[in-house]
Amino acid sequence: MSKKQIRLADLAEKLGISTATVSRALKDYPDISAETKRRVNELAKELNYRPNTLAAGLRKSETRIIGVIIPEIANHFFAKVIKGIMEVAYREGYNVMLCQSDEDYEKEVVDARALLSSRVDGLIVSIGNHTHDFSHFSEFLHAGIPLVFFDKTTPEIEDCSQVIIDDYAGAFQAVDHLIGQGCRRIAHIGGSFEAFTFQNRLNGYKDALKKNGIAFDPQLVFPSEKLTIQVAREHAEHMARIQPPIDGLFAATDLMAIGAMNGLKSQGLKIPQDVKIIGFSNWEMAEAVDPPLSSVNQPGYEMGKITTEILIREIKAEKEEREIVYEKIVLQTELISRESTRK
Amino acid sequence: MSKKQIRLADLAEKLGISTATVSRALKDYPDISAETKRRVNELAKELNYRPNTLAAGLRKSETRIIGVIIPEIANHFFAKVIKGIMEVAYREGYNVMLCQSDEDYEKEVVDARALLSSRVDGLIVSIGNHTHDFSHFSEFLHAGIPLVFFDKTTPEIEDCSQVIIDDYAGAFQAVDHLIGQGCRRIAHIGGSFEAFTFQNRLNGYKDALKKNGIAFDPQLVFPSEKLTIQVAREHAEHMARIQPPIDGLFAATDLMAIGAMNGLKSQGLKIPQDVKIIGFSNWEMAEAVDPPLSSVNQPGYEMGKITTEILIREIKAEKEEREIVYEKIVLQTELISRESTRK
DNA sequence: CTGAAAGCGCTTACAG
DNA sequence: CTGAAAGCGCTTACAG
Repeated sequence: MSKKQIRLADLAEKLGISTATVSRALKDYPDISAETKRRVNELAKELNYRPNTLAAGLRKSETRIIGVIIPEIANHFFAKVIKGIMEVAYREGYNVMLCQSDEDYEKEVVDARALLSSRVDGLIVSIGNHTHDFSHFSEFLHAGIPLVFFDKTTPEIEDCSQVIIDDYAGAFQAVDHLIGQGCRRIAHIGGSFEAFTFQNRLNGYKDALKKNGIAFDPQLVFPSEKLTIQVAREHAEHMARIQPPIDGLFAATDLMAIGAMNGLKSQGLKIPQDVKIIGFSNWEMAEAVDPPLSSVNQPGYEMGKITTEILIREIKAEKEEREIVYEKIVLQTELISRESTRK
Repeated sequence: MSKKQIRLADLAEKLGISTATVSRALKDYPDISAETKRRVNELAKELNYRPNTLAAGLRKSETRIIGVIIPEIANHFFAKVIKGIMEVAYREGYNVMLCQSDEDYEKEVVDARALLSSRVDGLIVSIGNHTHDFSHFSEFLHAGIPLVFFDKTTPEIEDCSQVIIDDYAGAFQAVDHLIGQGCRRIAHIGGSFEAFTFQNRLNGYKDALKKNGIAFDPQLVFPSEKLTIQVAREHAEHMARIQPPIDGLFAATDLMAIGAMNGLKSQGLKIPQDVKIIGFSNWEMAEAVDPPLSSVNQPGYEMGKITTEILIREIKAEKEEREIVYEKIVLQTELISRESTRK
């Protein structure tokens, strides 16, 4: 069993024709005779010829690889986004090179450089919470490689498209809903406020309070660096002791909402009778917990698809040297009301 | 702003030296003068030189890319495995090209070919449930590209390593535990029995019954093509009507266990008083549902790490033309007992 | 309808 | 300590 892979040259030699002709025959160029095409394709199939896309890529300066940098893969929202990305990429004939920045700025930089060195045709990024310098991303734009941000983005880079959700409106909706259900003392578990998404959710929370004439109380806000069930549970145990007692909770992720729900229940509080809870993301588990969790739907899968569609459109435009029109897509959230906020 | 990326030749020209010297200086070859190295590195940094790894890969016949094919990315177990894969890959300086087969045989074949064409240095695969022909994988071995299977594997390909868990033992443990807690009529929700993993879990279930002198009753087994909460809930609603009534349930995934828990609760059954439930995987949510779900821990993250470590070891061995010793690693599962199976 | 030749951007054996 | 040259496996403009 040979350890070498078949090359165009091997096919050419066996058929007694040039590599140029073999190359064209495989691509079904119109000016190659039907008979030649038949012979070439037959042999290619017989020998399991797999074209070396690196070589082709080097020659054509296109790799048909899309680079993706996300902070954390084992997160249901990002997993859904990646699923959307991969489906569109597959459909359009692109491969996906995936990097996880781990919310680590240095790693994000290293990943970005590796993808640049891999000469990806385009890049999709959700920026890490602690990233405040973006030159590792602007390098792509200088090199003419399209870049689309989703979810976590920055106003500092202008020459690129972005796909986000309306975090502010979603949070506003959520808190307005709680108030509509009778809550007056509403706590908020947020993520790192360094990140725009969590900053926006906090602002939506504040403005919904204000609109309803409820004073903002900073001691009801719990920022969390790590968004784990455990952290949320600890917050909740603290929350249960606040006086006057809280009667509502808006958590910036469903996972935190569920952790807090457990924590509050373990302190003897009843959901929704004593405290009504709403999360953010509406992932699969929200309806499976007890009581089912109200949430704000965040369409991750659609986000991944749209982001990739825009990116591929820009890759094509760049190749054909057409002007790229940058888009800013704001996906709407949707309030999903379940037991956990019932009156 | 130029749209072309800097090449080795650009650096060489500006410095008035050859590309060979620049190449060696950047790699810190010992026989290049310190002064030349300094000048090269300085200019490379100033111009943001990013070596084209395609070109280097073509020349060296190594891409430092690991290909990964998994059935479904938005699945917590696989997401954890990928996380493990990416961490080791990053540490060892490899990029990861990820493909999702979607439990679709045709797509799996297309993905495998694309990765072969990308000349990945190694491949990691979890085989789809409906795959019964494996020639798209053996092509890698013929080409001298190491391949490691994890979780879903096949005895039909011998020249490769695999990392699996002991599904049989895990299932046996789970059902034995239920019996120990007093259950005698134990239902089983399984996945597609085409897949070895689910077949093995079924066998563990059967043998645990047998060991404890309980007759196997086929009407208590619910195979499921789609492993969703909804499907599990429907099964549960059916289960609730079985006579004599069930008093235990072993579900082949936590998601199914949780769906079934909801279904049974909605039929007025109490968990664990009327029916004790145990799942499989022990993902984050298991301890967050009400009552907390007993489960069999399946170490996905470790699985991803070990798989990748083995693969990289084999890539190195292949490159150095050393003999590769194939390994079969069976990770042990662990029973996690929580409220849902309390006596 | 087909081929010879150049070139994509690197690396490395060979020579000096 | 450095350089000239070949070559990795393709594609494509040019020529016939």
